[in-house]
Amino acid sequence: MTLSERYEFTEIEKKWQARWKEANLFHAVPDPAKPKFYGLEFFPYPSGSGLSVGHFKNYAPVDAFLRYKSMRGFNVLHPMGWDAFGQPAENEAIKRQRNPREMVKDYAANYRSQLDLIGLSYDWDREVNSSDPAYYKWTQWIFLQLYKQGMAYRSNAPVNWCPNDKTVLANEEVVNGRCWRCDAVVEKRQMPQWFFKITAYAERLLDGLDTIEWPEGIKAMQRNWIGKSKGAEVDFQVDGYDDKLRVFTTRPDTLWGATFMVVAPEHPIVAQITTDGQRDAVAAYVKRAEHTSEIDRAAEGKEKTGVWTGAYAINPVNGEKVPIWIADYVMMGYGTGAIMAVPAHDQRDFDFARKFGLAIIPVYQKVGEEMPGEQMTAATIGGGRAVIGPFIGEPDNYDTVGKVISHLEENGLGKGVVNYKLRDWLISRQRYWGAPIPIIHCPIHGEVAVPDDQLPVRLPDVENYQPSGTGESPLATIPEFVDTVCPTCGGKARRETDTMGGFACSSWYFLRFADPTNDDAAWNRKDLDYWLPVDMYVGGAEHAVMHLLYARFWTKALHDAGLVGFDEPFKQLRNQGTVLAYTPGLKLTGDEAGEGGDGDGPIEDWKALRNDEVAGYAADRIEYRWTKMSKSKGNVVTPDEVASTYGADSLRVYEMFVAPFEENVQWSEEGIRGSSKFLGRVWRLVGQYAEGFDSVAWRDGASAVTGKEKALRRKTHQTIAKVTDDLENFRFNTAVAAMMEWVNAIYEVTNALPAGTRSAAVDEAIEALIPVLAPFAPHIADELWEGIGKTGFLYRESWPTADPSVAKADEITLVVQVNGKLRDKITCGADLDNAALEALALASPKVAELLEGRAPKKVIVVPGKLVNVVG
RNA sequence: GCCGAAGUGGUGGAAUGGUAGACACGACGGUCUCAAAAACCGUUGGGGCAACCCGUGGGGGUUCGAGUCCCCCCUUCGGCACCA
Repeated sequence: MTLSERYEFTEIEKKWQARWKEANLFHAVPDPAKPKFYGLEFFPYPSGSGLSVGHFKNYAPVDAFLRYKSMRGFNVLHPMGWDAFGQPAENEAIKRQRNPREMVKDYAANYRSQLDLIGLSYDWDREVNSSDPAYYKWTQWIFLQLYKQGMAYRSNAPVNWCPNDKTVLANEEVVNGRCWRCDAVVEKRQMPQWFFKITAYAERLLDGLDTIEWPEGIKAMQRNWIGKSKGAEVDFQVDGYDDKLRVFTTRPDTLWGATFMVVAPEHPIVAQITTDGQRDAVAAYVKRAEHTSEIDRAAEGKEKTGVWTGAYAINPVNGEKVPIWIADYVMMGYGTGAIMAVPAHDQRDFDFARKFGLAIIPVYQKVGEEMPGEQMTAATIGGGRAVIGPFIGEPDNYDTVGKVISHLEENGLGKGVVNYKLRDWLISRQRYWGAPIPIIHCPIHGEVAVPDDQLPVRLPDVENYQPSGTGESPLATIPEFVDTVCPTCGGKARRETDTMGGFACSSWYFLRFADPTNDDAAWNRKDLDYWLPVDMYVGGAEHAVMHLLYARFWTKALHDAGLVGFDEPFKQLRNQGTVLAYTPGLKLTGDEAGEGGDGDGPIEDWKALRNDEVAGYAADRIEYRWTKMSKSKGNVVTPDEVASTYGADSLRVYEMFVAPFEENVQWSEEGIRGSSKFLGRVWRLVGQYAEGFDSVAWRDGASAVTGKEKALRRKTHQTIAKVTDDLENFRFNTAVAAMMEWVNAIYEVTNALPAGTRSAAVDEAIEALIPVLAPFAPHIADELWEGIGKTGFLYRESWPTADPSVAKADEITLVVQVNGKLRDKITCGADLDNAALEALALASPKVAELLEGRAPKKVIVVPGKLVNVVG
C-alpha cells in the first residue's frame, strides 16, 4: 500500500476516530483471564467555558499511558464522568437564568465532544453525572450506610452569614471579611449541620499512607493535615467557680512555667467567667474575632491581640493563680480550645506575654546561660535542663515529657492523650444544587433515615431556588419537598433541607464506574472486585488533602461495612501541572484592592483583564502575568483551534513534550511546530518504505548488518527500552525526545542509502517506531500501520520488546578528570576493567601535563564511565 | 503564618552524586526556487585569538567530584477545612 505524500491529519484523525467508535474499541469488559488496569483522571466539573489546552496537559499523557498499558496486555478501564453538583454550577445557572440540570447536560456534552476531538480512549458507556438522580440515589444510600454506622451526626457549627443578602456564603465568597457581592461585613451564625466522623479514622488514614504509591509530598501534606501529636490533657480549676478549664498540651513538662491561660474567643466558658469589669472589652473582642479568618488568626508573626477575662485559674502543679485571657490565636477547633501559656518556651506565648506584661518563668535553662524571664529576648525551644519543679536537672527531651505525664497521671492532675489537628468533615450546604441529605425529622422519633426503597430523595425541579433568607437551604421554601411523613410512625414530619457538599459525590464516583448503570445497587461486588482499586489516579495537587482524604475515608468506612473488599481506593497517584496563559491585567493600588485607605497607595494587587478591556486603561497600569486559563479572564486557548491548525496528534505530542508532567507550563504555540514537524518526518520516512514492506525479510537480514546500520539497530533497541521506562514513570517529555532522536538516527541511515534501497535496520526501526509512537499519536500511528500492510488497531497490538544484546554499546567515551575537572575524553572498548581504564587515563598526555611529573595521590574509577585523577 | 512543590542558555526543558545544557523552539548562515512556503544542511550558554576561565535563584557546608546531598535565605506556584 502507498501513503499519500502529504500528511493529511484532518482526514486521518476523522477516519480513525470513526473506526475506533465503530469497533467500540475502548469499551471495557471484565475478563478474568487478563490482568486489569484501572486508570482515572479526577472527574471534572463541566464548566461553560469548555476545555482548554490546559486540561489536555493532563488528559493527553494519561491517555498515552493507558493506551500503552493496553498494548502491554492489560485490560484497561478508562472512564469519564461529570462532577456536576456544587456551587459553580449553581451560580452559573442563576447568572444565565438556566435550569442547572439542563445546563450541566449541555456543558457535559460539549466536554465530551472536545475530549473525543483529540482521540482520548474513554469508555463512554460508563459516563456518569453526579447530579443525575440515578447517581445521587447512591450518594444518599452511602450517606445512610455511614449514618447507620454512627459516622454521620448533626451538630451546631458556624456559617458565614451575609446580613444584607440574607444568605450563607462559602469561604470563597468572603473577601477580606466582606461579602463578594454586596461588600457587607460577614458575620458568623451558628446552625445545626451534618458532619462525618472522619476523626474516628485518623489513625488508619495515617497508617494507610504507608501502603500506597503516592508522591511523598502529598503524603506529607496528609500527615500534617491529620496532625497527630502526643501530649497531655490537664485540668485547671477556675478560681472561685466549680468549673475546670481543660487544656491540651504537647509540653506538659513546661507546666511549671505556665503563667497564664488563653481560651479561644468562642469558648463557652468565656461568658460564664468574665468579670463585670471586663465584660464590654471581652464582648467587643469576641465580635471582632468573628470577622477574622482562621488563616489570619493563626499567623505567627502578626501582632498579638487579646483581652483578660478578669478571671483566674489555679495551676495544678504548683497552686499558683494565673490569669485567664482570650485571644484569637487559640482556635476552638483544635485541642480543647484552651491552652496553658508558657511564654518562656513558646514564641507565640512569649510575644503575648511581652505585649501584655505577663510573667515569664523559664522551666529549662542552658547551663551557664541562666537568666530570669524578664531578660529573655525570645522563647527557648529545646536544650537545657529543668530548673524548677520536681524534675530539676532533667534534660529538655521526650523522656522528660513521658516522666511528667506519668507524674500527672499518678497524682490525678491529668492524663496522656493523642490529639489530632484533623476535624470532622462538615458536609451540610445550605444550597439548592446538591444531593439532598436523606433524613426526615419527626417530632416524635427525631432523626429518621429515609428507607432505601424511598431513595432517591429527588431534588425538586423548581423555577426559583434563590436563598431562603433565613440561612436555611432554598429547599426549605418548597413545602412539597419539606412536608413529608415519618417512615417510623407515619405522622407529619419535615425533610432535612440541607444538601451535601460536592465532596460527597466525588468520594465514591470511582466505585460507580465499575458498574455505572446498576439501578438496584450502587455496584455489584463481582465487577467491583475485578476493577477496583484504581491503579493510577491522576489530578491536580490542589486535591492533596481534602478530596483525597475524604475519598480514602469513605472507602475505609465502606470497607468496614463489608461493602468493598479493599480499604485504599487509589494505589498510585500522580499530579499534573497546570497550564498558564499570558494574561494582561490592571495594577491596583491598596485602596482599589479593597484594603481601605485614603489615597494613592502603592501597587498591591492585580486584576486580570480581557484583551478587549486593555485599551480602556493607561499603558503603565497594564501588566502581563502568567495565570490559569479561565473564561472570565478571556485567556482560554481551546484545543479545537489548535487541533484544526496542527492536528490532534501534534497537540497531543506537544502537550507531552513541552514540560515534565508535574510541572506548570506557560502556554505558547511557538514550540508546537516542533511536534508537528516531527510527525511530518515520521510520515515521510514511513512513506518511503511503505510499499512492499516485508516484516519477514528484514528479520532474516537484521543480524548481518554492520556499521551505521548496526548502530541504528542499537538505537532502536535502546529507544524501545527508554520509552518503555519513561512511560512507566510518567516521563512523557523525555520519551518524546527519545523518539525524536531515534527518527533523526533513522534519517541519518536513509539519507546515506541509495534511493530505493531497503535496509533491514531501517525496516526494523519502522516496524518498532509505529507501535511505540501509537500511545502518543494514535491516529497517525494506526494510519501508518495500515500503510505498511498491517491490519487491526495498535491499541490491541502488543508493545515492542527491546533486545538487550542488540542495545548494548560496544564502545564508550571514557571521561578523564584531574581534580574533578574534565580534562580529556578517550574512546575505548565497553568491557575494559578498572585497571585498564586507569592505565588509559594516566597515559593521557593532558593528565601527564597537569601532574607535572608528580605521582597521583589517588585515582577514582567509575566503571565504564570515568576516571578522576587526584594530584 | 503553617504545610507542600519548584527555581538550569534568548525560550520550553535534559542530566542513577560523575562530560551541565540531550531533545525542541527561536535566531543566524546556507541548499533548493523566478520568488515564497515546505523540506534539507550547518552554527548557536557567557568571556577569550588561543591555552583556558566563568557559569544551574543567593550564601555557607559535605565530597576525589554537587544542578543533584545538608544548613540558612530569597522568589514563584498549590493548599489551609463552605470552590471542588
